[in-house]
Amino acid sequence: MPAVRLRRPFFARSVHEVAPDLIGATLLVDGVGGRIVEVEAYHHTDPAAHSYRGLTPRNAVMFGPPGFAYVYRSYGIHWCLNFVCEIEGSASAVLIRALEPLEGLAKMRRRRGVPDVTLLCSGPGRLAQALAVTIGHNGLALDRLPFELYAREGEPEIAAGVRIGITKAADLPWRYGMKGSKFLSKPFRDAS
DNA sequence: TATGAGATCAACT
DNA sequence: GTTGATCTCATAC
Repeated sequence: MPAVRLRRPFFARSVHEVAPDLIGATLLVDGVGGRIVEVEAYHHTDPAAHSYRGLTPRNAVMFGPPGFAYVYRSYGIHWCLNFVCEIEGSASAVLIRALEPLEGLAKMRRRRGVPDVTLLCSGPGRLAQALAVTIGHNGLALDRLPFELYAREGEPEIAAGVRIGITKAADLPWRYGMKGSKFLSKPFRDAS
């Protein structure tokens, strides 16, 4: 288990620095989680971001200070987990899309109802279900329980590509992933 | 392998 | 009334 805990200054940087730096970091919620292998960056100047059109009750946390969790309901069904970045008011966040399950495998399997370890957390909705993330986590600080975030050890090979499941600004290469990981929601096409 | 429907909520037109 | 930062299951090729 990595020892260096990520604190709020880690998130007080550009989303485009924080997002790739999160690849390989360890995320636990109530002791359940694993290594982050895929994220996407969203900034309020980005038409695909929820904050693009201004503050609403749903996205209010995005307009607050960095280092907090923004959770929203997707397609009426799923929960999706984001980390707020930069400075208060910048309304930028990183969507956590996939992780490699390491801790609490039994709990994750029970919550997800599937035995296949590569299907536990490979996608934002699946990840939230496996970690039992709900609207109740919206606005919670990332450096306090139930969240635990630990810095990666070493430098993983990072792949970049276009984001998934969006129609606006779909060509921006703001998806980051761990090269070659089996736990990505979708493989990266472009090498480098 | 690939498309299609259904689930079901918040924000937008 | 429609759309979307999704996933699952069903049916077709």
